[in-house]
Parts: sequence; structure tokens; C-alpha cells
Amino acid sequence: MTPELHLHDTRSGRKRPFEPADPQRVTMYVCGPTVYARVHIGNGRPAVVFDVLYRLLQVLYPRVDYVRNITDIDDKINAAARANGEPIAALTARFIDAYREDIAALGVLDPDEEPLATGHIDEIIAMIQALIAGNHAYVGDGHVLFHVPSDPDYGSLSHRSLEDMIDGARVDVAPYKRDPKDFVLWKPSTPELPGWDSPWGRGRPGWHIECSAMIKKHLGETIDIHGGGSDLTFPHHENEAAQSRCANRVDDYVRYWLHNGMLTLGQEKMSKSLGNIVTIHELLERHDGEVLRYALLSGHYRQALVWSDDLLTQATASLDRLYEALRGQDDPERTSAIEAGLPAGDYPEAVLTPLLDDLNTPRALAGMHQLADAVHRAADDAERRAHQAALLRGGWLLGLLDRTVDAHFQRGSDVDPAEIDALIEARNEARRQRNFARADEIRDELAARGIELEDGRGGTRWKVRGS
RNA sequence: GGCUGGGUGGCAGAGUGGUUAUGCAGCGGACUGCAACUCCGUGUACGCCGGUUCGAUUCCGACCCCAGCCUCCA
Repeated sequence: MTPELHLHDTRSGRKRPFEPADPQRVTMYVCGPTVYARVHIGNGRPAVVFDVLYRLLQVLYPRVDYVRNITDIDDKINAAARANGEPIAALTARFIDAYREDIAALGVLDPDEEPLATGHIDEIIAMIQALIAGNHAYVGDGHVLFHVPSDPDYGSLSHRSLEDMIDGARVDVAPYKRDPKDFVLWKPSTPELPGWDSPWGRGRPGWHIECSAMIKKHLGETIDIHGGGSDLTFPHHENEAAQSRCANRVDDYVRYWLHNGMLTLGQEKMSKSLGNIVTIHELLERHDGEVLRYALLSGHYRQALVWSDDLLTQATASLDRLYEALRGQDDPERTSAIEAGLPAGDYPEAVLTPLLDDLNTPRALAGMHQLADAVHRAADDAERRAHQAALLRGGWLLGLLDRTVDAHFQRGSDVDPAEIDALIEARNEARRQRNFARADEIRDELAARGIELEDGRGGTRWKVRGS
């Protein structure tokens, strides 16, 4: 008897049983990146965390529609393109490719849709028109602004009252705003910057309205799950919710709001504006993407996670332990199961049950280690293979263990397996002759190259030392 | 100041009103020519002060400290 899925919802501030509006089709949206630079590992967290949720939902429901957007129109993009002397479209195309590459290395499945903001200008304009028609927005000095006091539920997501926000309005208020809290839906563009013709002149959309429009087009007026970093709760998601509620005239825009905690480097949040970032791209030069993924999943998604070299060292060792348990499982059956994507069969409770409890990945990983122990303690081969199969299915849920054991322990190194095998054979010959000095010499040579040997029952195995 | 969420053993990090998290590291042992891998065993943990309770790390209150948001940000 599998327990039901519970998810923590930011708006209610509670963990609630998950009940999709339509059990035949679960809808989920996650805020993707703004593409003006290589993304950092903090940007990777929501991609990985909500990828686990996507996998879990696919197991639980017949259909899941998952949309993760890309923001490709933004002041920072314009600034970066100008700094490079590069056309804006070329810059965004380059970093969209880079993002996909980085995220794929973390074992993240492709979403069903990955819409671009610039591809939805008509939808954005239509939504703004609806807001103006409903007296929720107004035109001022070439801008279109959302009038915050027109939405009685404004603040319900981030738990702020309008009074709370007055103190926050310490920035100079633009003269065309009726209320300090009002925010931009559309703003004018200069001739050299990207812009589209609109009823309010040539301009470009504000950030928040992009997500509202893309969600409406691809998923509908009410969606089941909306994910993103906790730093987006206010103002981005609050504003987005206000727009969609008012434009679509629906009460429940998002049934479950999920927010992941921040990655910190030392004591501070990792962020581009603070400059304390580590890009996924540079991490991949020293670590497998799977190790990065393990590290990201080692903490609960709602908690802050301190990113450090030590975290990666521990993730490497822990992941090695799981792969050790898969020795002898590199068979064609498994390869085809991986290629098919969704492996058949039941999922181990030790992994599934913790995930059903608001994606408790640390506990799920503990379950993986329980399964690995069971493999080693198995009484016979059949039992061992059964536990290994369970481990692989649990691994699929977490997006781990998707490579062969040999590939994992080679760690992307370019060593020539045939050469290593020859050296191992030479060493074993020396061992047979009880010439241990020579045997150790060979082992030391290999160790100097980062290759470690294991003398098992069935012969000698080798692996590249993890970083 | 307001609104969130935290403070757990050497490190990372779950969880629980009285019973083993898990991984890494350490220590003792088995295996091994020696290692590695694996196995067995091993550690006085739960910010501080009160309260409720037969019993609190777990519930309640105060306090101290930390992170995030209140401005672009995953």
C-alpha cells in the first residue's frame, strides 16, 4: 500500500496531500533561467529537484505536462550583448544551448515544453489588454502597469500585507505609478533595443507577465504545480499570481507552489550579483554531473544548502558506494531499460516512500544505501540481482545510476582500458610468482596515474580515483 | 523592522514524545601477500533558559545565533 504524495505548498505554508485538478493530466511549470551567461550550480538546483518531482509524477499519473521556460528578453541580456558587441539573438541562442548542455549533464530530463518569452509576445499583449479591460492595469508614460490595490488577494502567496510592503517602497517611485507597489507589464523600447509593436507603442514585456502568458498558453488557466527558487516568491511569483488571477478571473491559479532553498557559498547566497558563483560548466571539468546531482539531492530541497568541495568529496564517495553494489549488472537488459527511459516494475519503498513525503531526497538516498547493503549481503546470485534491480529503479526516480559501472569508475578519463588490462595481467603474473615487489611497483605506477586496483574473487578490477 | 525557514554527533544531513537514520571521516576486527573493495563491531548528538509530561532533541513560551525575501536573482 503506497502512501499518497504530499507536497509543501508555500501559499498555505503547509504540507498538503497532492490532488491534481485532473488526475488524467498533471500540469507543472518551473521558472527557468535568464540566458545572458553560463548558469551556476545554484541555478541547477531547481532543475534537478523538480526533475525528481517530474519523474515521480510520471510514475504516479498517466500524463504529466511539464513546462520549463527560458527568459530571453531582459535588460541584462541587452547589457551583455552590448558589452560583447554581439547581436542579442546570437547571445541568447548561445547561452540557451549552454544551459541545455549543463542541465543535461546533471541528468535532468527534457521538459515537455521549453518555451521562450520572445515567442509569446502576442499572448503577452492579449493578457495585458485583458488586465486593462478589467481595470487591473493602466497606461502611464508609455508603460503599462499592474495596479496592485486592484487585486484583493495580493500578498497571499508571500504572506505580506499591503501595509508591510509600504515600508519596502523606499526606492524612488516613478511618477507614472498610481501606487508605489504597481509593477511594469510593458515598457517602451529604444530603437536599438529589441521591441515589438503594441497598442502602447513599440516596447517589450516585463518579466512577470512572461510566465503568466506562457503558462496560460501551454498549460491552462489553473495549473497543479508551480516551482522555482525561494528568492522568486516575492515579487516575481506574487506578481505573476496577481496577473493571472485578474486576467483569467480564476481564484486558484496555482494549486501547489513549491520553492527550493538557496545554495550558499560560505555564509552567503550564491548569486551573480554578489559574484560568488561557481558555474556548472566549470564544475563539470572536475566532477561528473552525477556527483553534482547527488550533492544537490543530499539536502532537502526546501533547506539552504552550503556548496563546498567537501560536499562534493562526500558525494563522490557515497555515489561510488552505490555503484559498487551494481558490479556485475552491466548487462544488455539494463542498457535497454535505460534507453527506454521509464523502467518497468515496482519501485522500492525505501526510495519511493520518502519521495512521496514532500521529496525527502536525503531519506531516499539513505534508502538507496539500504538497498546497496542488501546487495552485498544477498545469500545468492538471484537475490543479489533482485536487489540490484530495485536499486536501479530507485536510481531512476532520483536520476542516478543511469550509466554503466565501468563508465562511472572511469570518470570520463581518457585512459586506454587495454593498456590498463595489460598492466594488470603483468602484475597478476608477478603475484603468481610471489614477486610482490614487482606487483606493488606496477600498482604504484598506476596509482600515480590516479588508477586504483581491487583484487576481487573474480579477478582484478580498476577504477579512476574520484576527486 | 516585517515575512519565511533553520540551529542535530568530527563533517554533511534526515527524523522522532520513551526504541538504528544514512553517507563521509575515525577506531577495533575479518578478508587480503600488503592494499583496495566488502563484511562485523564501535561513538556521551540534538543552540540556551523556562514550561507541559511519568518521560522532550521532538510539544508550548522567551532568548541567542544563522540563512532567504522585502531591489535584479534559481
